[in-house]
Amino acid sequence: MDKSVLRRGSVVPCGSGHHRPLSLVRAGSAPLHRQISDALRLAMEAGRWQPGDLLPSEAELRSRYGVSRGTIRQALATLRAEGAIHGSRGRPAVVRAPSLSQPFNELLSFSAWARSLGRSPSARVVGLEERRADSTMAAALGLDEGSPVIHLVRLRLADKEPLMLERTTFPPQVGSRLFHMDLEGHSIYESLAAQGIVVASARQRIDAIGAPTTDARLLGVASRSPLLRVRRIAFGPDGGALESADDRYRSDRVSFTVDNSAGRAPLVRGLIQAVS
Amino acid sequence: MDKSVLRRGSVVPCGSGHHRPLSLVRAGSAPLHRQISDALRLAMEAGRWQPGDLLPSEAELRSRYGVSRGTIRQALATLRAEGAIHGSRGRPAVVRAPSLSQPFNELLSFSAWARSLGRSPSARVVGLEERRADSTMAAALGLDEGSPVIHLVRLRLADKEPLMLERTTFPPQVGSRLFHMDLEGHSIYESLAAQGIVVASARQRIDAIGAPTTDARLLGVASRSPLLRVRRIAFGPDGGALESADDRYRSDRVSFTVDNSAGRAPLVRGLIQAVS
DNA sequence: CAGTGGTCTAGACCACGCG
DNA sequence: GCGTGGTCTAGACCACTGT
Repeated sequence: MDKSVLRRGSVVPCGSGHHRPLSLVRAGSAPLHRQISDALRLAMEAGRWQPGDLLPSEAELRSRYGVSRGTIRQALATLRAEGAIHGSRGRPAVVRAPSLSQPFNELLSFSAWARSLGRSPSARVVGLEERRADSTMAAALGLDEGSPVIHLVRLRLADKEPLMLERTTFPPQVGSRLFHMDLEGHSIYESLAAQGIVVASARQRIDAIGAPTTDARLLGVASRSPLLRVRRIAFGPDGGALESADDRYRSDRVSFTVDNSAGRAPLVRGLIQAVS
Repeated sequence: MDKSVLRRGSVVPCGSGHHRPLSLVRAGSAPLHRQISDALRLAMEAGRWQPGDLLPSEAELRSRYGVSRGTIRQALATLRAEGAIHGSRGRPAVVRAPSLSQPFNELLSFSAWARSLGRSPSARVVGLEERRADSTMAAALGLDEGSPVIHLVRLRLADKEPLMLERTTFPPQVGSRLFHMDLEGHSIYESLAAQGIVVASARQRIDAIGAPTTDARLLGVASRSPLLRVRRIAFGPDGGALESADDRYRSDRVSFTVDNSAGRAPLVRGLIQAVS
């Protein structure tokens, strides 16, 4: 067989070459290494391999899928980057406990997150107004001080239970679109995405604060209760800031989880400058 | 010299081959792809390439470093996984805005973290005792209920300022070593690493709580002040749990930061079950 | 020791972006 | 059409883990 028959459409020596084992296809679909990593991930999620089990050796996978070692290694590298497996030299890779991860979109969008948990997201608009950016906000969004910005405050609920109070500031080219949107029923992120505005990355800072009276009343907790605060700046594909957000969660109902597996940590601990 | 001489000691066709350009060495040191990714990362951090710049093409990097394309691609894959660059097909990779990240060790170890900020870490042991694992702890550490575990409580300080209260539970094979260690001066993680016990991964859950009276007194804050709580289970290379920790930070002094850049989010938002 | 994964090479075809 | 990165192959040496 020339695999080239299947894979490249080049010289076809004859018919009846054997086809690729298992269900790997080559018809303009996904790359082989991706098909393999998907298949392995599926098998792990289905429980065919339990945490702690050893994966088949690269040599066996190579022959099982009829591909070269490089392709197998690329598939395994994907799983390793996801934290699904975990290898060491001289020994087959180990299946790790299922790793948490959400699509990026579910982290940003309260609506998408709530729906993924089988709950009905909603929002109550507390305020929507145009403001002038102070120096902090201007720096965060990369605007000039005094530039007009749109400030939106919403209470976010899941199954009518208030979970989070959200204060978001948008630069004009994003925020101006809010006035034509359904802010209580639909996801802002989804509506913006439909208009070609997508978030490519975000930086989030997490700390805890005591609930101010206003926040406490809206969230239905006692004043000065601990709240989990997430301050976020979201960026578009070109690196421009799309929003600056201050989300405050009822800490008795919501928590955040981080998996650290690789050599570098996605979660970074930082010291806050003492006030002088 | 011929590369083969340096790298494999195999057949040497002739003398006067070219030597490897730049400062790549091969003497049992780091792998080539790692040397290259480190060099590129350093150049970006030093500002030699600004965010938005295009990296040299793979072909140029290949000839510049005198290695094969696979090695270059492996180096670039590392940077891509770190979020430092960002590529697309048909065009050289783009340098992205600098991303936060700490070595994994600095996230785990209070001592390493404080030193990286130029501060002097210290600890005050509040309690050290053997206990029996209750059902929750047994499940977390993968032990049987009632198994003996070692429970350590320490107040962690930087430059003598209390920042965090740490309650850690160890399984016996790890915890038994604590009784022979300097728990107030040296890093536990570093001491354990010297004995071959290394943390390969960890899962951390973050929320906010009001400071109980005891915690508040130790940390020097008002009772019921908001604290940032990080609960962590750390795993060894074989997937076995090495510790279960409950760290409570003064939220006026410490915060956590997460960068989300790729398609999947390292930070996951979770709902806490309502008490029935 | 044999077998494993980690690293590296040389060469190839393809899809995409740009001039 | 040309150069780019994305994918894939075949083969090699090395370091480590088990027996």
